[in-house]
Amino acid sequence: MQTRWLDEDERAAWVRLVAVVELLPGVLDTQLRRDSGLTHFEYFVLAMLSEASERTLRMTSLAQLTSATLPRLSHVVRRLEGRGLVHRFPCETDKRATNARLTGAGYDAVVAAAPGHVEGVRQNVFDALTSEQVAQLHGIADALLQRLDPEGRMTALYAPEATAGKPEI
Amino acid sequence: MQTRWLDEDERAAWVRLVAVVELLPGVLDTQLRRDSGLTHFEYFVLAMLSEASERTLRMTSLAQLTSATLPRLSHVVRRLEGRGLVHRFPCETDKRATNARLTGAGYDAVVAAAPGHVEGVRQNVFDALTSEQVAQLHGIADALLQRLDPEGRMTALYAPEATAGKPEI
DNA sequence: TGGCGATAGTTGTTCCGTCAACCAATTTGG
DNA sequence: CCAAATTGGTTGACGGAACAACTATCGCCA
Repeated sequence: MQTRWLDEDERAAWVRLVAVVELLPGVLDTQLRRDSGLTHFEYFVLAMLSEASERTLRMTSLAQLTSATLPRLSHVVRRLEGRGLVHRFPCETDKRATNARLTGAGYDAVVAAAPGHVEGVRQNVFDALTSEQVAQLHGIADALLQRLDPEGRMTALYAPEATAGKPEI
Repeated sequence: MQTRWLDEDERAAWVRLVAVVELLPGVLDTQLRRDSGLTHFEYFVLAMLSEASERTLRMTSLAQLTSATLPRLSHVVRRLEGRGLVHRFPCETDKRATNARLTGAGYDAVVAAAPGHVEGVRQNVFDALTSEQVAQLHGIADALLQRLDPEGRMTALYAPEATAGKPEI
């Protein structure tokens, strides 16, 4: 099959997107690790739990929300449980399933980490963008996620309702 | 200090950007590993070398172009050298420095991997975007990189000139 | 010219993610 | 109603990445 190479505009956009995707996780991770002793993924897991009802989610749901594989999530939650931030217990109605619940210490950790993290996100992302660009970014990311995550699992919690007054992502 | 929380529009854009940043590297890696036995980072390293003059770069320059730390690059290049894709040799003029040169087999590997990779990029990214969104993405990524990579090291090779007819990124 | 700080790379340790294999519970189809 | 397939989750082995410590060379300046 004949390769459809990227044209000049696409190539320029692509090089910059790769750079962002390569650099952004490191920036987020560095700030959170330094200030809170959490990786960005660990923080994201705790934040998802903090916003769930009963601060509890099944492992499978949590994996979908964080776009993690089940083995990865299992390892991470085991470590978080060892640090007393999460508690695991079997589901009553389906004995195959495991529920993960945020502990009090886990909730405190999210609440303590959130302001610094949001400040980092603001400095590195939103302070650099106009409000028009924020809207464009929303549209572009939505379009990409239709390919990368067709079922929209990662953003399921955010589709319908606003989430004011909760710890930020 | 009072935390400047994200407003609703920022939060919506942010959740989606995190999802993209989390999912995109995995998609690229999976395709390249399956079809070419290379990680995306390894492919990127080889591609940078293939576009350099003499297909040769100093380790430090290569690290900047790929936004890698020197230790990470050193490990990767050692493995690539073990597979015969790259050759390392000391710099004549500065005996501290090491040059990395793409071998013939390395060049063949990049050329063989490029079409499948570009096809994956097209399917997962550009086929989902309008040409207007591609231009917006360019602008947004540029704005973010001013914070994430102030010196513009990662995109240094692409700033001035077009690069037609070379293996794609 | 000789000594000190800066620069260029490598090596080793430790941690995290992926993959494959595995077990347990549940659903489905004959 | 029982066997087979599917789902839910954990574990262990392996490979890659970050970080720190180390060696070697260079440039500067007294």
